[in-house]
Amino acid sequence: MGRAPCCDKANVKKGPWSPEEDAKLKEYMEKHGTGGNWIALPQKAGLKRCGKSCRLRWLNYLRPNIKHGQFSDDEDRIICSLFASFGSRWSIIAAHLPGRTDNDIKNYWNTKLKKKMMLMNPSVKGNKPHHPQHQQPNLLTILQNSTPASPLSFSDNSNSYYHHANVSFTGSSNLWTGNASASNFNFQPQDITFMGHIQNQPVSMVAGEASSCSSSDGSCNNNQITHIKETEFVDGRDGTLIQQVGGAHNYYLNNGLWGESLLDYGMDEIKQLASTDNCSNLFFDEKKTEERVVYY
DNA sequence: AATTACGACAACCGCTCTAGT
DNA sequence: GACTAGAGCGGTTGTCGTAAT
Repeated sequence: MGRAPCCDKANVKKGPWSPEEDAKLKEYMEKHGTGGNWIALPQKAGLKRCGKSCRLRWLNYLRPNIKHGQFSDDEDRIICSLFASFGSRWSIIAAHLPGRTDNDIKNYWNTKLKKKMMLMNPSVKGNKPHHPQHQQPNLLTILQNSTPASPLSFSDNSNSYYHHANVSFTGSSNLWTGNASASNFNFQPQDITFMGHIQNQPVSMVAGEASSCSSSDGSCNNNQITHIKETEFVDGRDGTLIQQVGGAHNYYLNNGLWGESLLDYGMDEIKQLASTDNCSNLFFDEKKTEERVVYY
């Protein structure tokens, strides 16, 4: 048995909204609001429209402070950055762009921005998130020619590589909107690929091409890297490696929790670490005991 | 001038999520 | 916990204007 339709399809008008309909909806909304019920609204407002249609029309076109027209370069950058992190989560992306709707951004991406990016990087395809498994090396190198804009800001514009020290993840986080806190990360702004929060500041982790890299033992493959510029991301959603840095500190995600491989810590040190405030909910990944992966 | 192709954007559809019962 | 209705979301389609042929 299918679900009952939200309205009587035979008796609702479809297609473009007329100025009269717009005026009716706007007037009603300004006087009464939705009343918490979009389905009942059209009848009350004297509109022969589906409630969902009214909602969409209001949210995407009629409500106050909607920005129409060209997207700025800054907005382009933000969309690209967020798309790289969130994929086609248009509502999340829209939340970062005041006055823009998810529909607007979606259309803009599909008609313009995607093509623009494909021109600059032919590996960019479809609406897959910039998930490690679908790595699109250089995806955001289109940002190279500009200084990073909010929300991706970096104070360190040097060529520093990653320095590990006192990396502490607190609480829980998830892959794309993590609230992990950490310190002593140095990034090159143009290498943005992964956005999270560090010390309450939105930042992005770094991924380069990872095509040539070295490890401490002199071997070289795509999973062994020395410098942050050469970070390799692989799938993190099932607890596998998302970031490997310097061979010693590998970061993992599992069910929204950050994990860190602590190869250069002894078990006692790890236990001690587990007892600190920074590591609530710490647990070992049993599948990765050989790597001593802990999740916070 | 007529037709076709294309781009931009509005709107729809169907699904999932969520809150209420 | 199961069920239901409504809200919200993302993918897709429809419509319209304009440029190209």
